[in-house]
Amino acid sequence: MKEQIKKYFGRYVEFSDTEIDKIYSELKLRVFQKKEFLLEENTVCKHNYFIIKGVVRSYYIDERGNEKITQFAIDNWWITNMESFIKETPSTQYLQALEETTVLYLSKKTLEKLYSKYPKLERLFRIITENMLIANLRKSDIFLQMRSKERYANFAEAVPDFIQRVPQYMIASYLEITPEYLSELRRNTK
Amino acid sequence: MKEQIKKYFGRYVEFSDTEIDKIYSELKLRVFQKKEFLLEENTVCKHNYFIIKGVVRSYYIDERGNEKITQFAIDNWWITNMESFIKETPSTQYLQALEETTVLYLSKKTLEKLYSKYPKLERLFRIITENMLIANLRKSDIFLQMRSKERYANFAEAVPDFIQRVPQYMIASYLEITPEYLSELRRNTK
DNA sequence: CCCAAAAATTAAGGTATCTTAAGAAATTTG
DNA sequence: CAAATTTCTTAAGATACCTTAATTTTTGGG
Repeated sequence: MKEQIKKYFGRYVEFSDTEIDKIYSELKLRVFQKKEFLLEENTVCKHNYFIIKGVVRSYYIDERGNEKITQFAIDNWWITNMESFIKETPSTQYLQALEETTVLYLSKKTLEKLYSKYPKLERLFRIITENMLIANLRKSDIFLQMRSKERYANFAEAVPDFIQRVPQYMIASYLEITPEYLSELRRNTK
Repeated sequence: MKEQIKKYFGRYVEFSDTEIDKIYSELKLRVFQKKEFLLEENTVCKHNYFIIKGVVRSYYIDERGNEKITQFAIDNWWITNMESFIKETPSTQYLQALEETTVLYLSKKTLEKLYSKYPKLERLFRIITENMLIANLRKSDIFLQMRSKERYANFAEAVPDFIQRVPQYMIASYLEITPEYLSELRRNTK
């Protein structure tokens, strides 16, 4: 597990073994069962989670009672509710494991302590945040430019694993398509 | 102008006067005339711009030749094309001044040099990037949750200045509404 | 202050996508 | 392995929003 973290960190910033050891020792481990919540609505998101293995979804309940999925995350992704975690405000979203999911996690306090101790870690997170922002801007682009059919085709091609691991109605939710209409689109494509 | 920067930086991280002076001395100044481009499509975005005074829009041309505005920025905002600036890839978007606009700007190289010299600056940008990400996530939420009419109402309330300073068809573009339909919505509201 | 260009409006017809409701298929669980 | 639950599909009717095209209004440069 330490190896996985080391490899991941090393993709962006070089750390010495000692630094990795020190940082690693501050990470806590937890396993969430399928359907278990990492975060519930109306509570402050206390942690930033690094997924060692598993699938997590982020979603909220809209005014008509429907679940709207805003994000999926798998192995080697960080997941949290950014706004809640950063601003320490109650989250409007849930984080839920869709499979048995192993995570390493950090509290805000720990993270800030580590930032001050290891400027390299702050650099790592500056870079990770930039990448998240870029990914998010791209996602917006896709939603603004593409029709439902193309969004699905694009998603199916970009992350084929998800099509296997996640129920179709959840993918529909993420892609902002009703499950009925997605079903129709798939029928017309075949 | 240095005062404006100092005040802005100080909102997030405390810098000494000497630090501000040093950093400030690395910033370059430029005035863009109305309609002038800070960045054109297919070129690498070399700079990150801090707007001292003015309005800038970010947009791209879609496959049917229409301008699609993705962002507005005014006084005390940073603007760049994130993906192009960070990854040094050709931009798909334009940055254009909508009024005479005064900016202070930095190249990627200068910024990285300063990051290494002043970890506090890296912290500042880590925080700014987090805020940008949060703002972006919120924007996505708005677009996914709201109908055209509500998006306009929301925008008009959130940034009333823009309604005055920016032509309606540009606001329509930003809000992903055709100018014709926005016009209809406004008529039915009054 | 006039005229050209830019911006905003109006209206008619069209379409992508949603809603509702029901049934079929697949998966999970006792 | 049967029952219960979850997921997926089908189809008809509804609607938010778009497209096109023409007209009106506003703006800004000479």
